[in-house]
Amino acid sequence: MLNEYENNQETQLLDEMADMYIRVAEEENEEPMEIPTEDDGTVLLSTVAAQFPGACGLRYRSPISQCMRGVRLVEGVLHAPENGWGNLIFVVNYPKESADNKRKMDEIDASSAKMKRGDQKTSDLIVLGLPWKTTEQDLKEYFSTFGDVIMVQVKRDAKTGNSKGFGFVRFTDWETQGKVITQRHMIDGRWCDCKLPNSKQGPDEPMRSRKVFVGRCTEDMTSDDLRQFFMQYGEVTDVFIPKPFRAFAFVTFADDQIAASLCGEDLIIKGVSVHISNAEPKHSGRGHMMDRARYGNGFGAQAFGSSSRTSSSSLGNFSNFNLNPAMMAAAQAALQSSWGMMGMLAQQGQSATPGSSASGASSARDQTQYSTGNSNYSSSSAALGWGAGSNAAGSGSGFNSSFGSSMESKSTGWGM
DNA sequence: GTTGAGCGTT
Repeated sequence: MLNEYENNQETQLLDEMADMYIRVAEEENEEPMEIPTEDDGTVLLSTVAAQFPGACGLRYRSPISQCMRGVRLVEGVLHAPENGWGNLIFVVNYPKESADNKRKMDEIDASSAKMKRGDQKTSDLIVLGLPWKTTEQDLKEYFSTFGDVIMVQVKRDAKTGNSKGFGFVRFTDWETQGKVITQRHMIDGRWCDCKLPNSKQGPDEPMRSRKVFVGRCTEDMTSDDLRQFFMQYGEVTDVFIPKPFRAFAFVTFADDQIAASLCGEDLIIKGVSVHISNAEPKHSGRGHMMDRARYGNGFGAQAFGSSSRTSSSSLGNFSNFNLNPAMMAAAQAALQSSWGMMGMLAQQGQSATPGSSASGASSARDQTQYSTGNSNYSSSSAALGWGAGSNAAGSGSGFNSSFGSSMESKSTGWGM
């Protein structure tokens, strides 16, 4: 196979690739952003997606054939072309599938909604998971990297003055708020989530859930695995795996239609068939099995009434598009196949222990801040280092308008 | 083994 010469070449190549960046852009002739490679010269899809939310792959123009070529993607890892990444510009791929049509409609929807409504008002966002030590000044500094900050608060115990571990932030721009909501935040060494607070979620807002329930999970599915898998359908904004292991998980998408379209499906993840259904609202009554019958075909969307402006229009489109199960199944089967195969083949997940490190990437709190006092939990924070963490300090410059539009089609409805 | 934490002394 490889003679010694080639072998040397190869190792040399690897050496050169360590600590390298590749150039990635939304379009061929747009200004590229540098994305870090891994030590072995590969690039994680999650790293790309951290800068280009929703990305599902890369392509580039071959200098030889002048044709666009796809970058090899295996288990969430992008592999360099034959001659290395070089100075080529890599262009981001986004999920196509039937969402292609839907997305176009979405954009039309969104832009017309925008016309009508003009600039949307921002609202306070709750910041969950703050380290005890984080101050308002810290928050201000951190969030200012996204845009203009109107106010920050850290909620404290009135008597002791100790932080309660959460706070609030408000931005000037709706766009900024949108970006902040859709990603996780590393603040003073902990991952934090920003959401619309409960008080801001219209109680009468019909439930257009962007979250799906993933049943029959196995213990070796990390939240990173789930994120990588589900991002082929659309931007994933949250993955939750209850601890201890309970054989299910929740995946939240940026787009409720994506979530709805997956409900009822059996998908293959890491060679295991999981079942997707709609996530029930958190604190609701127990009889969900009965309700399920009402939801009928499993396409949750129809079950959710629509009494509000934006949702009614988008839902209308949704059903007009006639997403019959057969269509969906076909589309999904096509998309799924690659993963299904790969799931069977490569079981060498990058994650070690399912327990701690795995769910670190989910929104679950593995921290034991309080009772443990100062006992060091450095292992838990170390475990959080997954690719898409997108160390948000990187000044939100990478934000990309194609997604802004789909976000703006959302009403201020659902915090996740 | 199929339904998840935590929400604001204005």
